Amino acid sequence: MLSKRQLLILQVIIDEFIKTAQPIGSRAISKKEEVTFSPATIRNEMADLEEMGFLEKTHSSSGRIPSEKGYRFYVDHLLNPVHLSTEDRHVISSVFDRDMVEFEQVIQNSVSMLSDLTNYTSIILGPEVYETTLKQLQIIHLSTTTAVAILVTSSGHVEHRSFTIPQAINPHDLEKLVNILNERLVGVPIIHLDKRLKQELTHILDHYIQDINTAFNYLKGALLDQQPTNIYVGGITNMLLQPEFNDVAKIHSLYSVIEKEDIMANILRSEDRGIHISIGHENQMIEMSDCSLITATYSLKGNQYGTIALLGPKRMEYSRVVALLNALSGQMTNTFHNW
Amino acid sequence: MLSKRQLLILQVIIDEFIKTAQPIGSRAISKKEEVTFSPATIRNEMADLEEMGFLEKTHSSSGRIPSEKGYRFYVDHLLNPVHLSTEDRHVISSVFDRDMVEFEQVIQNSVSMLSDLTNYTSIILGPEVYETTLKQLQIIHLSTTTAVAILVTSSGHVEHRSFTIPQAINPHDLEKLVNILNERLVGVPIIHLDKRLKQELTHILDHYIQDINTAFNYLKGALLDQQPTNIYVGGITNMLLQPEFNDVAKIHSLYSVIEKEDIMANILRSEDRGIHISIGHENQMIEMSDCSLITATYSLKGNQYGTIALLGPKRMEYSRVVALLNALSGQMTNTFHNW
DNA sequence: AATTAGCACTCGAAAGAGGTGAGTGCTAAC
DNA sequence: GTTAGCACTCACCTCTTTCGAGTGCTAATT
Repeated sequence: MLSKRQLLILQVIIDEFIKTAQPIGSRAISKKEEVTFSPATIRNEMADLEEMGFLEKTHSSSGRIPSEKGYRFYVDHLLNPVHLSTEDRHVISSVFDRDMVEFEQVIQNSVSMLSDLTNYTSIILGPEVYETTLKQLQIIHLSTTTAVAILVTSSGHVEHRSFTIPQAINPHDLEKLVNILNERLVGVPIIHLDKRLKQELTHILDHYIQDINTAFNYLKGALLDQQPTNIYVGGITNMLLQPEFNDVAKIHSLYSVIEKEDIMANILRSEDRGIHISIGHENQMIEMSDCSLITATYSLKGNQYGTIALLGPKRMEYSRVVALLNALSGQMTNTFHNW
Repeated sequence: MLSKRQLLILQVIIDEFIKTAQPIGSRAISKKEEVTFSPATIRNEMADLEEMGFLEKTHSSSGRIPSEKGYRFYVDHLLNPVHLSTEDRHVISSVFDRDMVEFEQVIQNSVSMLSDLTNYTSIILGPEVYETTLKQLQIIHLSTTTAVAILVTSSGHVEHRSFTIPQAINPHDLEKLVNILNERLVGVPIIHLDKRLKQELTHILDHYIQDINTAFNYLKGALLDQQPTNIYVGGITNMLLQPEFNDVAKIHSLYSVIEKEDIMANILRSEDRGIHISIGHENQMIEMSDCSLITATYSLKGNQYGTIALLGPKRMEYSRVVALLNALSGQMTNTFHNW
């Protein structure tokens, strides 16, 4: 168990290191006004804290920096729930005061606001579509041989894809097919669409369509093949401002992960509801082991939810970020529920 | 006027520097088999070339590196039109052999192919929409108070936006309005849509709609307000691999420009048809003064055209890049014309 | 018994010194 | 006109030295 004094010292060290990114020495700590004891005492305590694994030295005679265990303890026990500064709150509400009517607009604005506010990289994962249903299926002919298929979901998401109509398919048949599908598939959850599409098609096979398989494959290809990348990233270059990343090799390996949307989406998706913090090697990707990732979830109507996250150095402003994410996720949830 | 020998030396230096990024000395040049004269002679010629501004030294006793004027001369006069290597040609055609039916698909594939092939950053600007016309306008109701407006262009582009239907507007009126607009506006070029929309609306004002202005503003907001970002970037992290950019400050200032889509779009848009090369300070943005930008245009049916570009260090593989861009722009043009 | 002053010690960072080698410019010989 | 020869330059490397901020330990103080 840590003594009260040890807690105080740990807190001061981490707070200070978050600000300066420099190892903290005993003298610097003793100058803090909330600290009443001498450097020598602090040195003893620091030695103990290091032995327990909460602190590290960069070299044998340097000041201390927090270890990952130290950060973990800090976020678990020392994070007094700081209230948002009025400026922060102001910025957030000014964004949400605007009349935003589109989902992507909210996300985009939130992403850039978050990264501007924090100087970290912000990542937002759109909601999972479990409960979204098909609203309308539509084919619009562009010419005799090309058309664009449009799929609208109950959440207002629009997916589209143009394709060439193969010779084997009679355009008229295609239209009939779409009509029938609309009749039967509207209201079906998107994730079941694939299965239902096949069902319905075999059902009505004989009646209308000559070459059902070709038509099906085309429709399917047009509508369901491409996994929509549901992820929004802002302030990637902010990482370049952090002193821990002024090494091109580090930046490169980090960027190569952030760039991979499917990987990032998976990471964010795997987090629980509420706030979650991954510090250094707690992250799934080794490339992110110099970073911390803080995630929060927002929700839409009908139990759908998405994730907002901030990626920064391990030395993040945890309390402020947590407060920001809380506020933002609240605002987003609010906005979406009012639609 | 440059002597034949000077031309040869200049060429060798630039070719070599492009490969190695190291200053080239007289001894190294004399070892090239096409060079028959001694280091001393070469030193004299190099001194002349430097005096004329084609070469530079990094310090008083270093080898020479090309100046921007040197590069300019090189691309203007020394670029023997190298044919594409069979591998390069193979990669390009393998991408275009796939059946690509959607515009964005072609662009996306091209962008990533270009950056993979060259290790530079590739940027593609979608075509200007001068001659694209409205194919269909559509409103799909999601609930009693929300709807998504969809606009399909003759080129297969789909623009969409969800919005809340304000109380002031009778949903039925909205539908009528859309029907009428469809009747009258299909075939109108997108860039005139704004004007024509207003015209038509005032025209039919009395007959159908009660609160025309609100409806108009909503429709306009839904469809025309947001400028679609028409720009695709690939391989940004490739810049990190170039030795001239292993300085975080440089990377940061460069990335901050590339990130601004509107700026990049403007730069690309301003280039002429055909191949164009901007070297170092010839670039519009000072942040890009360590870079060269090579642009080429591709065309769609009906005089629309777009731009493909590669951004790399000044020390780019000009001849290969020009050949690549030529081939790619040809392939793209071809593909689009066949649709 | 806990705290603190004092002091020797450690180590990185910065600054300086010397050596090396790849390069140059110039001059004189070919 | 070309080239060999040579003195010179300068970045880069390595090796020292110095400096200071920090430590750990011991002994004195409270």
